[in-house]
This record gives sequence, C-alpha cells and structure tokens, in this order.
Amino acid sequence: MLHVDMDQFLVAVELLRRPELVGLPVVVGGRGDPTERAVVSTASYEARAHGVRSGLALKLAKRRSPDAVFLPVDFPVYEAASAVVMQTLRATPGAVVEVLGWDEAFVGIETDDPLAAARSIQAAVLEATGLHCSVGIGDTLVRAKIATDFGKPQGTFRLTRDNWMEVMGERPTTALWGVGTKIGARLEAIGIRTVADLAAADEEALVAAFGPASGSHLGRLGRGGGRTTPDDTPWVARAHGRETTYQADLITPDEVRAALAELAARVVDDVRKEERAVQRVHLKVRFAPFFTFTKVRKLPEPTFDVEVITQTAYDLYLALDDQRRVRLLGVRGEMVPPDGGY
DNA sequence: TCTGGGGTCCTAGGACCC
DNA sequence: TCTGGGGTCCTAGGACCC
Repeated sequence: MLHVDMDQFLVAVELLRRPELVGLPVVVGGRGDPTERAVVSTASYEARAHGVRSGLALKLAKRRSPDAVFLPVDFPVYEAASAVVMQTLRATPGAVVEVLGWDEAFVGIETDDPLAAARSIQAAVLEATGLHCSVGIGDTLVRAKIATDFGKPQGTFRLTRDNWMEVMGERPTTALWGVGTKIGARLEAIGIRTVADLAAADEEALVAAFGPASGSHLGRLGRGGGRTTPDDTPWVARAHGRETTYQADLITPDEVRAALAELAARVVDDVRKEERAVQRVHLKVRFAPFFTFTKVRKLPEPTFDVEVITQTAYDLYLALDDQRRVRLLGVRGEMVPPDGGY
C-alpha cells in the first residue's frame, strides 16, 4: 500500500510557470492580496520557515513573512495538474487508485519491493508533470498515509506493524489522521495522551465515551489498523454547498438577505445538474463570533426553489440575531441526496 | 490574530411503531 | 398512573479532512 502526496502542490504548480520564484517564500491564497480577508491555501517551504501555514489568515502571513510573494488561487490550473497526476498513478500496472483530494491518493499495488514501486511512481509523476511528491508505504491505509509526512519532501517512509509503536507511540493522539484538537482534548480527559495510550485503551471505555463507530475506530487508529486496500469506486458527491467569505461583515437585514439569495441560487443551480433525485436541502449558516455553522434546517420537500431556501435561511438569521452581536460571515446551503450519508 | 471553500461521516435524542 | 423492549427514522449539530 502506497500513499502519494504532492509536495507544496499549489505552490509547485505556480513555480512551473514562474520559475523565477523558485527558492523564495511564496504564498498561494485568496485573490493574492494579503490585505484582504482570506487564508493561505499553500505556502512554499521557504514561507513555512517563517511560520506560514495553510489556514493562516493572509494578513498574518504577510506579517510573518513580509517579503513573501502572494499569488491568487487558480483552480482550473490545479485541477488540470491534478488530473495528470491521477492519470499517471492509474497508469501504474496493477494499481488500484483511491483519490483523496487534489494532491493525494492511495495506490494499492502487489509487489515484493514497495520502495522500488514508490521510487518508480515518483519518477513517473515528475516526468509527467514536473512536480515532486512524497510516498508513504504501509501495511494499512492509515500507516501509509501517516508515513508520507515523514518522507517529505521528495522522499519515502515506511510504517508497518513492526515500527508503528516505535515511531508513533510517544506522539500525541492528534498526530493521527482523524484526531483533531477536540477529540484530542476529550481523549486526554480520560487519561489518553499518546498514541500508545490509545492503542492500549479499553475498547469499552472508548465506545462509552465516543459512541459505537467512533469509539472502536479510535482504538483501531491508535494501533495503526483499519483498511488494507484502497477502494477505486468512482466518487459520487453526497452533498453540495456554496460558501463565501465577505470582505466586510454583513450586518443589515437587507445585506444578509441579498447574500442568502445569491448563495441559494448557486446551490440550486448545482443541484439541478445532479442526475439523481435530490430530496433534502440542509442549510448551514455561519456566524461570527462563534465561527461555526450553527444551524441546520431541512426544507419542505422536494423544494429547490431559491426563494424558499432564501427565506428559510433568512428566518434562521433573524432568530439568531436575537442573541445580539451576531455578524454573518458566510452561508452554506447543502443538499443531501436521498441515499446519501447519515 | 484571524478565519477558504469544498467536502465526509458520526452521534444524541426524540418521534414513532410493533 | 406508571411504565417494556426493540427497532427505525429524522433533526440538529459536531468534528475532521484536503
């Protein structure tokens, strides 16, 4: 099992057409203007040395790396590069490819020499795209995925049952794929701090704390277990959403209603392209200062009328406005197909 | 200190049914 | 008036990932 992950993907693609920027701190994010409200999508290794990371506000990135070159996000170009990468992976004889995102995929392959297979894939991707990648080798998807980070950049690393505990045992649980700060804190509250702690944790205690699916998943994760083969079933979206970050907070009811109508129109437009019948729309409305999607509403079905969606979301906004100090930052409409999720 | 835009999957609790 | 056990489905919300 291999996990292939492109190195500083968005930046690397930009450097192909702007070779004069190689070696400089480069930040890709938003419209490329660090005075605007937007975040870093990808930072070059030189910018990362200044503490610039994905998700950091562009304003703060500028402060940390004043000399960095800021570039706008150019989706079509990255999509095209991604397609060539995935095509190259699929062209590997005997490979089963499970795409995880623009810039990464699992590659299942039968071989006695996984390291050679990894090197061969790196060479093929470089040849086809001019881009470098790192490859994790593992006996499970989770181990391969986590191994990749130790191989960056342009390298390989292998994590198996034999060295998992040695490499991961003393690390915090948040080093695991799928454990973020919230779950990490809840684990710590029940005395589980490290990966080794989690691996040794009582299954029943985990299930009691996190529920049947998550509880047993967490225990397995601590041991590096789980699936051992990728699934190349073509991906079918289960939801669609549209979200926008406004450069200034929307305060007045008129501003909010207009923004909601615009987003609703975009979601409806997207849903109409679905071949499957769609019967539910969830609305999530994001507010500051909570910075979270705070409400979900199921619409009367099957309703894909812009005005109905807009009015429902607007009612939501008015209800939350009662709490005072609510600033609208973004709105997201979500559609869920009848057979999807939950 | 400020906060993308696209997603996925899971859970608690209540309603309802037999 | 008090109270069963098992199951399914729905709603609202949470967490995480790239």
